Amino acid sequence: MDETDKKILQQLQRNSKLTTKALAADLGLSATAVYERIRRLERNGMILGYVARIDPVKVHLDFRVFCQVKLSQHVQHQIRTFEKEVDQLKEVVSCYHLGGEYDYLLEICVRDMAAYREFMVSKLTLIPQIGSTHSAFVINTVKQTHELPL
Amino acid sequence: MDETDKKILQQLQRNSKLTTKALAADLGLSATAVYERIRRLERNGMILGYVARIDPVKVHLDFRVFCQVKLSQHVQHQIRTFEKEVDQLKEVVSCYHLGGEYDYLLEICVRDMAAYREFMVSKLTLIPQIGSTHSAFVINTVKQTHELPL
DNA sequence: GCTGAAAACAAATTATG
DNA sequence: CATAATTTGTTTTCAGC
Repeated sequence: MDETDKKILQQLQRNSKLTTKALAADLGLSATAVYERIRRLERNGMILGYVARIDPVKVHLDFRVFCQVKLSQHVQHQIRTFEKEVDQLKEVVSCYHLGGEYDYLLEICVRDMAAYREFMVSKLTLIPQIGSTHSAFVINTVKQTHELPL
Repeated sequence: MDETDKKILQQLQRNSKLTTKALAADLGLSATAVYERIRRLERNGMILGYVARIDPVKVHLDFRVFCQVKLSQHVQHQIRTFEKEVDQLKEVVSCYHLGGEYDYLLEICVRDMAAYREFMVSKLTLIPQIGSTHSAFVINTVKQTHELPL
């Protein structure tokens, strides 16, 4: 991972449709060199894959909620079960085990408040390991990026 | 946006390297039909772009922190200034204005605790609008996806 | 909005220095 | 790591339904 690799990753995490030729011109290298570097970054597992970014507003999935969860008990199999359940809920776009008062922070993405209510009532709170929850609603998204600060 | 478009978006947000041919076979359409649908989804703004996903562990940027921020005052120009400042910090991968006790939730991505300390001391807390902060460290990432639950 | 075919282009491989 | 030639496959355009 030298500076050239870093520049390639920076560009590709912004726009993966860049051609090797365009990247090569930008970096002052040949297309083959850039091609080989990208393949190596893929084989290394540095590049996990390529995905399309979809506008949440345009597809009416722009109601976002952060839900903190406290477990009722903290024995290992309870933790595992909870995590497995959460992983299967497609509305949960991320779930972190945190230090602090609450155990987990869940980021939830739904259509609107009615959908969130439905999600809570008929999905999340059905998980028996949950002790208590606290929901915080997103009023405005100031910044949101997948780009790592390389 | 019919069911076919939805299926195309579902696939592309998982793997944007899928060829129109492969998608067409999956959907029982011709490659051209799929091609035209994708172009329309792009022109519509439903597809914002295509990006590479990078492994945070492999590039040593796997120390994640959620930092809640309370502003000292809430006049409009203070809010705008704060948001503009935060937007320029590359370590901040997301920033949400939330309802509840704290005003903002910042998701921060750095190398390690030392880097986080450095970020707080010489970047975040230099923003004068900040009243107080509370940091919660990620112990374990249970789930993390960019995929919207279409 | 779809199909099938043709043209244009980029990716991927190989050879050579 | 560069250049060049080649093959393979995909993207894009087009005529026609």
